[in-house]
Amino acid sequence: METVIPLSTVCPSSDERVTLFALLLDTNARLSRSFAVRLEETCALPLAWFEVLLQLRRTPEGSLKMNEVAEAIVHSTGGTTRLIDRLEEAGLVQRQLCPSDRRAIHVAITAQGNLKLDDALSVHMGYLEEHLSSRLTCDERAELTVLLTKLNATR
Amino acid sequence: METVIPLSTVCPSSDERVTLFALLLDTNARLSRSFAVRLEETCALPLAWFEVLLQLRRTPEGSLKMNEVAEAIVHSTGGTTRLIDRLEEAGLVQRQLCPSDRRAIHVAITAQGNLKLDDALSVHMGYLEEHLSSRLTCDERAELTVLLTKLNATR
DNA sequence: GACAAGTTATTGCATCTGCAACTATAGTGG
DNA sequence: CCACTATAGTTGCAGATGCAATAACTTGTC
Repeated sequence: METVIPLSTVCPSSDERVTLFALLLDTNARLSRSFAVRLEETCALPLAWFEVLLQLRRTPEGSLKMNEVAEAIVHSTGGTTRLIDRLEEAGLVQRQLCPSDRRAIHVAITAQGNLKLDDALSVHMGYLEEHLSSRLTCDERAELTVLLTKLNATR
Repeated sequence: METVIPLSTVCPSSDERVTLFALLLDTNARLSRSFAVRLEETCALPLAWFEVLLQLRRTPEGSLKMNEVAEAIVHSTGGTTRLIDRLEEAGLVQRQLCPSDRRAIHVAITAQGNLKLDDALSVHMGYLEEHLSSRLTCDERAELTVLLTKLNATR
């Protein structure tokens, strides 16, 4: 229980939490942008495509329903429809009918998509070597993972 | 010096660093989206506008050049031009000629912009109370700030 | 079984953003 | 003073995304 007026009341724009939130936005923006540029240059793969392929590989079945993709990559369902359109057009994923629910669509990664993802992942590893491993120790990365996981908790 | 093949060679998609990078993207996407929704509902203020106003308040002079704004919020200069167009149209900022360099434009926050930002900051503090303070202790937030700062280092 | 309500994906439309080309101005070396 | 190069900002254009409306299907209730 605080009995004094916190600094934030005096100057919210320099409040410790406001600064942290801004730092999170900024760090994400810079890292994701610089990685997106590299991925585009080396693999001709948009970051959003990479995210989709990565999420698909992370599921045991290698496929997700449209709304699960949207949830996983934090897009609207409408946006996800067009995104998957483009990935399918490029032959990296495939829409499959769901036998148990005719409204649902399964999005499955194709062989070509797997190859592309392998490519992208090797680029990603190199990028992370440069931008993660060189800046944070292994322990620090573990600590950051714990903190972001807590922060990311849905409740 | 490692003498064994690291796990990442076997399965990059579950490499500790790949997971951390994905976690950073995900955490940022969820937090910024949910805050953007609240800001839009309560203040009718797009998140990008809030970012601009906050950056302007953080400078001693209350103004930045166009390219400094672009750098601060991680936008292209072209995108920043339109963004400032909209903010100026709404009366929240003002373009000012720079006496020493006739190419440059100073973007200054207006009185109305300051009021709007005060509004938004009070909403922001409430949001952070719910989503930051409830999930991370003060020490954890300080630790996260340190880690993100290291990660964000330009080099 | 039939209707109401909920769920899933898609589409029209509007908006936002980046890239590359362009204009205007500043700095530099002769 | 004159090129030449670099920098600041804007604009045309194309692409990506969200929202709301819609169509197709499922589930629950009577």
